[in-house]
Amino acid sequence: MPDRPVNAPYHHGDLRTAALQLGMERLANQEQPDLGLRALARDLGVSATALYRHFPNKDALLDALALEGLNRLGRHQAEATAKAGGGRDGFAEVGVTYVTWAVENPALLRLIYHRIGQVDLTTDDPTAMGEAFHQLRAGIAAMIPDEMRKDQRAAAALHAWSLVHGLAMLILDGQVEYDPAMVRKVVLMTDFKDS
Amino acid sequence: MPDRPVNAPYHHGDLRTAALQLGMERLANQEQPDLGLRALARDLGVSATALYRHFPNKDALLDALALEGLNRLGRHQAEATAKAGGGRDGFAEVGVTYVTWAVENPALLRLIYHRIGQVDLTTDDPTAMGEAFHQLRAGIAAMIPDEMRKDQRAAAALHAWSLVHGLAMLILDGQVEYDPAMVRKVVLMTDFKDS
DNA sequence: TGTACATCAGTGAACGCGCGTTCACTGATGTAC
DNA sequence: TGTACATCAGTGAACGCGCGTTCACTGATGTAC
Repeated sequence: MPDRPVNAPYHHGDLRTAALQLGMERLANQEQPDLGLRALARDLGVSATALYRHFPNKDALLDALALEGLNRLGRHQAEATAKAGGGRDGFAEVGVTYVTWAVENPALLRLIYHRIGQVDLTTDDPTAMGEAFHQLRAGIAAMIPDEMRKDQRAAAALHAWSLVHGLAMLILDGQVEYDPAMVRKVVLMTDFKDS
Repeated sequence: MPDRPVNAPYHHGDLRTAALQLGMERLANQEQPDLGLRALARDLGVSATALYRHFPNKDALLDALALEGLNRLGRHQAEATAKAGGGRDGFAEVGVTYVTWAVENPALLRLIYHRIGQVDLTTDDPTAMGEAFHQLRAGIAAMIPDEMRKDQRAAAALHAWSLVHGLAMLILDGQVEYDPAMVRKVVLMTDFKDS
Protein backbone atom coordinates (compact mmCIF):
# COMPACT_ATOMS: atom_id res chain seq x y z
CA MET A 1 0.00 0.00 0.00
CA PRO A 2 1.69 3.12 -1.19
CA ASP A 3 1.23 6.25 0.87
CA ARG A 4 2.00 8.23 -2.26
CA PRO A 5 -0.40 8.83 -5.12
CA VAL A 6 -0.47 5.76 -7.32
CA ASN A 7 -0.21 7.75 -10.51
CA ALA A 8 3.22 9.15 -9.61
CA PRO A 9 5.76 6.73 -11.07
CA TYR A 10 8.87 8.59 -9.88
CA HIS A 11 9.96 7.08 -6.64
CA HIS A 12 10.38 9.75 -3.98
CA GLY A 13 9.61 13.37 -3.32
CA ASP A 14 7.77 15.76 -5.54
CA LEU A 15 7.99 16.01 -9.26
CA ARG A 16 9.74 19.34 -9.27
CA THR A 17 12.64 17.98 -7.28
CA ALA A 18 12.76 14.84 -9.38
CA ALA A 19 12.85 16.83 -12.60
CA LEU A 20 15.65 19.04 -11.37
CA GLN A 21 17.58 16.01 -10.17
CA LEU A 22 17.27 14.31 -13.52
CA GLY A 23 18.28 17.50 -15.27
CA MET A 24 21.36 17.86 -13.09
CA GLU A 25 22.26 14.24 -13.73
CA ARG A 26 22.15 14.79 -17.45
CA LEU A 27 24.17 17.95 -17.19
CA ALA A 28 26.75 15.99 -15.22
CA ASN A 29 26.97 12.97 -17.48
CA GLN A 30 26.31 14.14 -21.01
CA GLU A 31 28.21 16.53 -23.21
CA GLN A 32 25.11 17.81 -24.93
CA PRO A 33 22.29 16.86 -22.60
CA ASP A 34 18.73 16.71 -23.85
CA LEU A 35 16.84 19.00 -21.51
CA GLY A 36 13.61 19.17 -23.49
CA LEU A 37 10.43 19.15 -21.46
CA ARG A 38 9.06 16.13 -23.26
CA ALA A 39 12.31 14.23 -23.04
CA LEU A 40 12.62 14.80 -19.29
CA ALA A 41 8.98 13.95 -18.64
CA ARG A 42 9.33 10.77 -20.68
CA ASP A 43 12.25 9.56 -18.59
CA LEU A 44 10.50 10.54 -15.40
CA GLY A 45 7.66 8.26 -16.46
CA VAL A 46 5.28 11.17 -16.49
CA SER A 47 3.20 12.97 -19.07
CA ALA A 48 4.82 16.06 -20.56
CA THR A 49 2.07 18.29 -19.28
CA ALA A 50 2.64 17.24 -15.68
CA LEU A 51 5.72 19.44 -15.55
CA TYR A 52 3.54 22.49 -16.12
CA ARG A 53 2.25 22.04 -12.59
CA HIS A 54 5.74 22.92 -11.37
CA PHE A 55 7.24 25.19 -13.99
CA PRO A 56 5.47 27.86 -16.02
CA ASN A 57 7.49 26.86 -19.07
CA LYS A 58 10.70 25.33 -20.31
CA ASP A 59 12.82 28.40 -19.69
CA ALA A 60 11.85 28.42 -16.04
CA LEU A 61 13.12 24.87 -15.72
CA LEU A 62 16.40 25.76 -17.39
CA ASP A 63 16.75 28.79 -15.17
CA ALA A 64 16.23 26.65 -12.09
CA LEU A 65 18.98 24.30 -13.27
CA ALA A 66 21.30 27.19 -14.06
CA LEU A 67 20.64 28.69 -10.66
CA GLU A 68 21.50 25.44 -8.93
CA GLY A 69 24.69 25.22 -10.99
CA LEU A 70 25.60 28.78 -10.23
CA ASN A 71 25.19 28.15 -6.53
CA ARG A 72 27.36 25.05 -6.70
CA LEU A 73 30.06 26.89 -8.58
CA GLY A 74 29.88 29.78 -6.14
CA ARG A 75 30.17 27.46 -3.15
CA HIS A 76 33.05 25.64 -4.79
CA GLN A 77 34.91 28.89 -5.39
CA ALA A 78 34.19 30.17 -1.89
CA GLU A 79 35.64 27.02 -0.37
CA ALA A 80 38.74 27.28 -2.51
CA THR A 81 39.16 30.93 -1.55
CA ALA A 82 38.83 30.11 2.14
CA LYS A 83 41.30 27.23 1.94
CA ALA A 84 43.92 29.08 -0.05
CA GLY A 85 45.53 32.04 1.65
CA GLY A 86 45.84 35.41 -0.04
CA GLY A 87 48.75 36.36 -2.25
CA ARG A 88 50.01 34.92 -5.46
CA ASP A 89 49.77 31.23 -4.60
CA GLY A 90 46.27 31.62 -3.26
CA PHE A 91 45.21 33.34 -6.44
CA ALA A 92 46.62 30.54 -8.56
CA GLU A 93 44.89 27.96 -6.42
CA VAL A 94 41.49 29.55 -6.83
CA GLY A 95 42.02 30.06 -10.55
CA VAL A 96 42.94 26.44 -11.07
CA THR A 97 39.88 25.46 -9.09
CA TYR A 98 37.63 27.35 -11.51
CA VAL A 99 39.09 25.59 -14.52
CA THR A 100 38.92 22.20 -12.84
CA TRP A 101 35.28 22.69 -11.95
CA ALA A 102 34.54 23.72 -15.51
CA VAL A 103 36.23 20.61 -16.90
CA GLU A 104 34.24 18.44 -14.54
CA ASN A 105 30.94 20.20 -15.27
CA PRO A 106 31.16 21.27 -18.89
CA ALA A 107 27.49 21.24 -19.81
CA LEU A 108 26.50 22.88 -16.56
CA LEU A 109 28.99 25.70 -16.99
CA ARG A 110 27.72 26.33 -20.47
CA LEU A 111 24.13 26.36 -19.29
CA ILE A 112 24.97 28.84 -16.54
CA TYR A 113 26.53 31.31 -18.91
CA HIS A 114 23.89 30.88 -21.57
CA ARG A 115 21.00 31.49 -19.17
CA ILE A 116 22.69 34.31 -17.35
CA GLY A 117 23.27 35.98 -20.66
CA GLN A 118 19.53 36.03 -21.34
CA VAL A 119 18.65 37.74 -18.08
CA ASP A 120 19.16 41.43 -17.58
CA LEU A 121 21.68 41.79 -14.79
CA THR A 122 22.78 45.35 -15.41
CA THR A 123 21.06 46.62 -12.30
CA ASP A 124 21.48 44.59 -9.14
CA ASP A 125 18.29 42.60 -9.22
CA PRO A 126 16.88 40.80 -6.22
CA THR A 127 16.37 37.57 -8.16
CA ALA A 128 17.96 34.45 -6.74
CA MET A 129 19.80 34.24 -10.03
CA GLY A 130 21.07 37.79 -9.78
CA GLU A 131 22.22 37.20 -6.23
CA ALA A 132 24.07 33.99 -7.01
CA PHE A 133 25.74 35.68 -9.91
CA HIS A 134 26.76 38.57 -7.71
CA GLN A 135 28.32 36.12 -5.27
CA LEU A 136 30.37 34.54 -8.02
CA ARG A 137 31.71 37.92 -9.03
CA ALA A 138 32.53 38.70 -5.43
CA GLY A 139 34.38 35.40 -5.18
CA ILE A 140 36.40 36.29 -8.23
CA ALA A 141 37.22 39.72 -6.88
CA ALA A 142 38.35 38.06 -3.67
CA MET A 143 41.10 36.29 -5.61
CA ILE A 144 42.93 39.54 -6.09
CA PRO A 145 45.90 39.94 -3.73
CA ASP A 146 45.52 42.50 -0.96
CA GLU A 147 48.56 44.46 -1.98
CA MET A 148 46.89 45.40 -5.24
CA ARG A 149 46.27 49.09 -5.74
CA LYS A 150 42.64 49.86 -5.15
CA ASP A 151 41.96 51.57 -8.46
CA GLN A 152 43.33 48.53 -10.26
CA ARG A 153 41.33 45.89 -8.47
CA ALA A 154 38.37 45.96 -10.84
CA ALA A 155 40.59 45.49 -13.87
CA ALA A 156 42.57 42.82 -12.06
CA ALA A 157 39.41 40.91 -11.21
CA LEU A 158 38.23 41.06 -14.80
CA HIS A 159 41.66 39.96 -15.97
CA ALA A 160 41.58 36.95 -13.66
CA TRP A 161 38.05 36.01 -14.56
CA SER A 162 38.75 36.32 -18.28
CA LEU A 163 41.86 34.21 -18.00
CA VAL A 164 40.34 31.25 -16.21
CA HIS A 165 37.06 31.46 -18.09
CA GLY A 166 38.84 31.62 -21.43
CA LEU A 167 41.09 28.73 -20.59
CA ALA A 168 38.09 26.73 -19.46
CA MET A 169 36.18 27.48 -22.66
CA LEU A 170 39.10 26.56 -24.88
CA ILE A 171 39.34 23.23 -23.11
CA LEU A 172 35.59 22.61 -23.21
CA ASP A 173 35.48 23.44 -26.89
CA GLY A 174 38.27 20.97 -27.56
CA GLN A 175 40.79 23.55 -28.69
CA VAL A 176 43.24 22.73 -25.93
CA GLU A 177 43.68 19.42 -24.20
CA TYR A 178 43.21 19.41 -20.47
CA ASP A 179 46.49 19.22 -18.59
CA PRO A 180 46.41 20.23 -14.91
CA ALA A 181 50.10 21.12 -14.84
CA MET A 182 49.69 23.35 -17.87
CA VAL A 183 46.64 25.02 -16.34
CA ARG A 184 48.61 25.80 -13.22
CA LYS A 185 51.51 27.14 -15.23
CA VAL A 186 49.27 29.35 -17.35
CA VAL A 187 47.40 30.79 -14.39
CA LEU A 188 50.65 31.48 -12.57
CA MET A 189 51.83 33.62 -15.47
CA THR A 190 49.52 36.31 -14.22
CA ASP A 191 51.45 38.28 -11.66
CA PHE A 192 49.86 41.32 -10.11
CA LYS A 193 52.74 42.19 -7.81
CA ASP A 194 54.05 45.20 -9.72
CA SER A 195 50.80 46.93 -10.49
CA MET B 1 16.08 38.08 -71.77
CA PRO B 2 17.97 36.49 -68.94
CA ASP B 3 21.18 34.67 -69.82
CA ARG B 4 20.76 32.75 -66.54
CA PRO B 5 18.34 29.89 -65.97
CA VAL B 6 14.87 31.30 -65.37
CA ASN B 7 14.21 29.08 -62.41
CA ALA B 8 17.05 30.59 -60.37
CA PRO B 9 15.52 33.47 -58.43
CA TYR B 10 18.70 34.60 -56.67
CA HIS B 11 20.21 37.34 -58.70
CA HIS B 12 23.84 36.63 -59.45
CA GLY B 13 26.38 33.83 -59.27
CA ASP B 14 25.81 30.28 -58.23
CA LEU B 15 23.62 29.09 -55.43
CA ARG B 16 26.48 27.90 -53.27
CA THR B 17 27.99 31.37 -53.15
CA ALA B 18 24.60 32.96 -52.60
CA ALA B 19 23.85 30.62 -49.71
CA LEU B 20 27.17 31.32 -48.04
CA GLN B 21 26.70 35.04 -48.52
CA LEU B 22 23.27 34.96 -46.94
CA GLY B 23 24.62 32.87 -44.10
CA MET B 24 27.45 35.32 -43.48
CA GLU B 25 25.00 38.21 -43.57
CA ARG B 26 22.90 36.60 -40.89
CA LEU B 27 25.91 35.82 -38.78
CA ALA B 28 26.89 39.46 -39.06
CA ASN B 29 23.52 40.98 -38.29
CA GLN B 30 21.73 38.65 -35.91
CA GLU B 31 22.60 37.57 -32.41
CA GLN B 32 21.15 34.12 -32.87
CA PRO B 33 20.96 33.65 -36.59
CA ASP B 34 18.69 31.04 -38.10
CA LEU B 35 20.99 28.96 -40.25
CA GLY B 36 18.58 26.13 -40.95
CA LEU B 37 18.67 24.69 -44.45
CA ARG B 38 14.99 25.31 -45.02
CA ALA B 39 15.13 28.83 -43.62
CA LEU B 40 18.07 29.76 -45.83
CA ALA B 41 16.55 28.19 -48.92
CA ARG B 42 13.27 29.97 -48.26
CA ASP B 43 14.93 33.36 -48.16
CA LEU B 44 16.99 32.55 -51.22
CA GLY B 45 13.72 31.93 -53.05
CA VAL B 46 14.73 28.36 -53.71
CA SER B 47 13.44 24.96 -52.71
CA ALA B 48 15.12 23.43 -49.68
CA THR B 49 16.38 20.50 -51.69
CA ALA B 50 18.24 22.72 -54.10
CA LEU B 51 20.94 23.25 -51.50
CA TYR B 52 21.74 19.56 -51.60
CA ARG B 53 23.25 20.12 -55.03
CA HIS B 54 25.96 22.18 -53.32
CA PHE B 55 26.30 20.78 -49.82
CA PRO B 56 26.08 17.13 -48.77
CA ASN B 57 24.19 18.20 -45.64
CA LYS B 58 23.58 20.96 -43.16
CA ASP B 59 26.81 20.41 -41.25
CA ALA B 60 28.83 20.90 -44.41
CA LEU B 61 27.19 24.29 -44.89
CA LEU B 62 27.93 25.30 -41.32
CA ASP B 63 31.50 24.13 -41.70
CA ALA B 64 31.91 26.22 -44.82
CA LEU B 65 30.65 29.26 -42.94
CA ALA B 66 32.89 28.54 -39.97
CA LEU B 67 35.86 28.13 -42.30
CA GLU B 68 35.18 31.47 -43.93
CA GLY B 69 34.91 33.06 -40.50
CA LEU B 70 38.10 31.43 -39.33
CA ASN B 71 39.94 32.75 -42.35
CA ARG B 72 38.63 36.26 -41.78
CA LEU B 73 39.63 36.17 -38.14
CA GLY B 74 43.05 34.79 -39.04
CA ARG B 75 43.59 37.50 -41.64
CA HIS B 76 42.45 40.15 -39.22
CA GLN B 77 44.88 38.93 -36.58
CA ALA B 78 47.73 38.66 -39.06
CA GLU B 79 47.22 42.25 -40.14
CA ALA B 80 47.19 43.43 -36.56
CA THR B 81 50.36 41.50 -35.83
CA ALA B 82 52.10 42.98 -38.83
CA LYS B 83 51.04 46.51 -38.00
CA ALA B 84 51.94 46.33 -34.33
CA GLY B 85 55.60 45.90 -33.52
CA GLY B 86 56.83 43.25 -31.11
CA GLY B 87 57.13 43.82 -27.40
CA ARG B 88 54.56 44.64 -24.80
CA ASP B 89 52.61 47.27 -26.68
CA GLY B 90 52.41 45.13 -29.78
CA PHE B 91 51.04 42.27 -27.75
CA ALA B 92 48.38 44.46 -26.21
CA GLU B 93 47.43 45.78 -29.63
CA VAL B 94 46.89 42.32 -31.06
CA GLY B 95 45.02 41.17 -28.00
CA VAL B 96 42.66 44.12 -28.14
CA THR B 97 42.13 43.39 -31.82
CA TYR B 98 40.93 39.88 -31.03
CA VAL B 99 38.37 41.13 -28.54
CA THR B 100 37.19 43.86 -30.86
CA TRP B 101 36.69 41.43 -33.71
CA ALA B 102 34.76 39.13 -31.40
CA VAL B 103 32.47 41.95 -30.30
CA GLU B 104 31.82 42.88 -33.90
CA ASN B 105 31.23 39.29 -35.01
CA PRO B 106 29.65 37.57 -32.03
CA ALA B 107 27.63 34.91 -33.80
CA LEU B 108 30.45 34.13 -36.19
CA LEU B 109 32.98 33.68 -33.40
CA ARG B 110 30.61 31.34 -31.62
CA LEU B 111 30.04 29.33 -34.78
CA ILE B 112 33.77 29.02 -35.36
CA TYR B 113 34.45 27.60 -31.94
CA HIS B 114 31.42 25.35 -31.97
CA ARG B 115 32.27 23.80 -35.32
CA ILE B 116 35.97 23.50 -34.60
CA GLY B 117 35.09 21.70 -31.41
CA GLN B 118 33.27 19.01 -33.40
CA VAL B 119 36.17 18.28 -35.69
CA ASP B 120 39.10 16.21 -34.57
CA LEU B 121 42.12 18.48 -34.74
CA THR B 122 44.47 16.55 -32.50
CA THR B 123 46.68 15.53 -35.38
CA ASP B 124 47.59 18.16 -37.91
CA ASP B 125 45.02 17.43 -40.54
CA PRO B 126 45.26 18.68 -44.10
CA THR B 127 41.68 19.97 -44.08
CA ALA B 128 41.15 23.59 -44.99
CA MET B 129 39.59 23.92 -41.57
CA GLY B 130 42.56 22.41 -39.83
CA GLU B 131 44.92 24.66 -41.72
CA ALA B 132 43.02 27.84 -40.96
CA PHE B 133 42.87 26.86 -37.33
CA HIS B 134 46.59 26.22 -37.31
CA GLN B 135 47.17 29.67 -38.72
CA LEU B 136 45.12 31.26 -35.98
CA ARG B 137 47.20 29.49 -33.35
CA ALA B 138 50.37 30.59 -35.07
CA GLY B 139 49.08 34.16 -35.05
CA ILE B 140 48.45 33.92 -31.35
CA ALA B 141 51.89 32.50 -30.69
CA ALA B 142 53.33 35.39 -32.69
CA MET B 143 51.97 37.80 -30.11
CA ILE B 144 54.48 36.60 -27.56
CA PRO B 145 57.42 38.97 -27.16
CA ASP B 146 60.77 37.81 -28.54
CA GLU B 147 62.56 38.10 -25.23
CA MET B 148 60.38 35.38 -23.78
CA ARG B 149 62.22 32.25 -22.71
CA LYS B 150 61.71 29.52 -25.26
CA ASP B 151 60.40 26.89 -22.85
CA GLN B 152 57.77 29.35 -21.65
CA ARG B 153 56.46 30.42 -25.01
CA ALA B 154 53.80 27.71 -25.27
CA ALA B 155 52.38 28.55 -21.87
CA ALA B 156 52.57 32.26 -22.65
CA ALA B 157 50.67 31.76 -25.90
CA LEU B 158 47.97 29.79 -24.13
CA HIS B 159 47.80 32.43 -21.43
CA ALA B 160 47.31 35.17 -24.00
CA TRP B 161 44.75 33.22 -25.97
CA SER B 162 42.79 32.33 -22.85
CA LEU B 163 42.80 35.91 -21.66
CA VAL B 164 41.45 37.50 -24.81
CA HIS B 165 39.09 34.63 -25.59
CA GLY B 166 37.70 34.65 -22.07
CA LEU B 167 37.23 38.38 -22.08
CA ALA B 168 35.50 38.15 -25.43
CA MET B 169 33.18 35.40 -24.24
CA LEU B 170 32.24 37.26 -21.07
CA ILE B 171 31.31 40.26 -23.16
CA LEU B 172 29.40 38.21 -25.73
CA ASP B 173 27.50 36.41 -22.99
CA GLY B 174 26.51 39.74 -21.49
CA GLN B 175 28.43 39.27 -18.25
CA VAL B 176 30.62 42.28 -18.83
CA GLU B 177 29.77 45.39 -20.76
CA TYR B 178 32.02 46.25 -23.65
CA ASP B 179 34.38 49.10 -22.86
CA PRO B 180 37.40 49.48 -25.14
CA ALA B 181 39.43 51.31 -22.51
CA MET B 182 38.77 48.57 -19.99
CA VAL B 183 39.69 45.89 -22.51
CA ARG B 184 42.99 47.59 -23.15
CA LYS B 185 43.67 47.95 -19.46
CA VAL B 186 42.87 44.30 -18.77
CA VAL B 187 45.02 43.01 -21.59
CA LEU B 188 47.91 45.22 -20.53
CA MET B 189 47.89 43.62 -17.10
CA THR B 190 49.58 40.62 -18.64
CA ASP B 191 53.27 41.35 -18.59
CA PHE B 192 55.67 38.68 -19.75
CA LYS B 193 58.83 40.67 -19.26
CA ASP B 194 60.08 38.89 -16.15
CA SER B 195 59.45 35.32 -17.14
C1' DT C 1 24.52 21.90 -89.03
C1' DG C 2 21.60 18.79 -86.97
C1' DT C 3 20.61 15.25 -83.85
C1' DA C 4 21.04 11.93 -79.94
C1' DC C 5 22.42 11.74 -75.50
C1' DA C 6 24.51 12.59 -70.88
C1' DT C 7 24.83 15.92 -67.32
C1' DC C 8 23.18 18.65 -63.88
C1' DA C 9 20.73 22.22 -61.13
C1' DG C 10 16.60 22.86 -60.10
C1' DT C 11 11.37 21.23 -58.58
C1' DG C 12 7.36 19.71 -55.22
C1' DA C 13 5.65 16.02 -52.43
C1' DA C 14 6.46 13.28 -48.77
C1' DC C 15 8.54 10.88 -44.52
C1' DG C 16 9.38 10.82 -39.87
C1' DC C 17 10.67 13.26 -36.15
C1' DG C 18 10.41 15.94 -31.84
C1' DC C 19 9.26 19.96 -29.86
C1' DG C 20 6.49 23.49 -26.50
C1' DT C 21 2.16 24.40 -25.21
C1' DT C 22 -3.13 24.33 -24.55
C1' DC C 23 -7.23 21.99 -23.38
C1' DA C 24 -10.84 19.58 -20.99
C1' DC C 25 -10.64 15.93 -18.00
C1' DT C 26 -10.18 12.72 -13.71
C1' DG C 27 -9.47 11.16 -9.37
C1' DA C 28 -7.34 11.49 -4.96
C1' DT C 29 -6.60 14.58 -0.86
C1' DG C 30 -7.70 18.09 2.52
C1' DT C 31 -11.17 21.06 4.79
C1' DA C 32 -15.53 23.20 6.75
C1' DC C 33 -19.71 22.40 8.89
C1' DT D 1 -18.61 10.95 12.00
C1' DG D 2 -20.34 11.92 7.73
C1' DT D 3 -20.94 14.71 3.89
C1' DA D 4 -20.36 18.52 0.49
C1' DC D 5 -17.03 20.94 -1.70
C1' DA D 6 -12.65 23.14 -3.23
C1' DT D 7 -8.00 22.15 -4.42
C1' DC D 8 -4.56 20.26 -7.01
C1' DA D 9 -1.37 17.06 -9.39
C1' DG D 10 -1.81 14.22 -12.57
C1' DT D 11 -3.87 12.35 -17.54
C1' DG D 12 -4.20 11.80 -22.96
C1' DA D 13 -5.41 14.05 -27.16
C1' DA D 14 -4.51 17.58 -30.00
C1' DC D 15 -2.51 21.92 -32.32
C1' DG D 16 0.80 23.95 -35.01
C1' DC D 17 5.31 24.26 -35.96
C1' DG D 18 9.79 23.59 -38.29
C1' DC D 19 13.30 20.72 -39.13
C1' DG D 20 16.77 17.54 -42.17
C1' DT D 21 16.56 14.46 -45.60
C1' DT D 22 14.97 11.26 -49.55
C1' DC D 23 12.65 10.56 -53.77
C1' DA D 24 11.27 10.62 -58.52
C1' DC D 25 10.87 14.18 -61.61
C1' DT D 26 11.74 18.02 -65.26
C1' DG D 27 13.80 20.93 -68.28
C1' DA D 28 17.70 23.51 -69.82
C1' DT D 29 22.69 23.19 -71.16
C1' DG D 30 26.79 21.13 -73.11
C1' DT D 31 28.96 17.51 -76.01
C1' DA D 32 30.05 13.80 -79.55
C1' DC D 33 29.39 12.29 -83.99
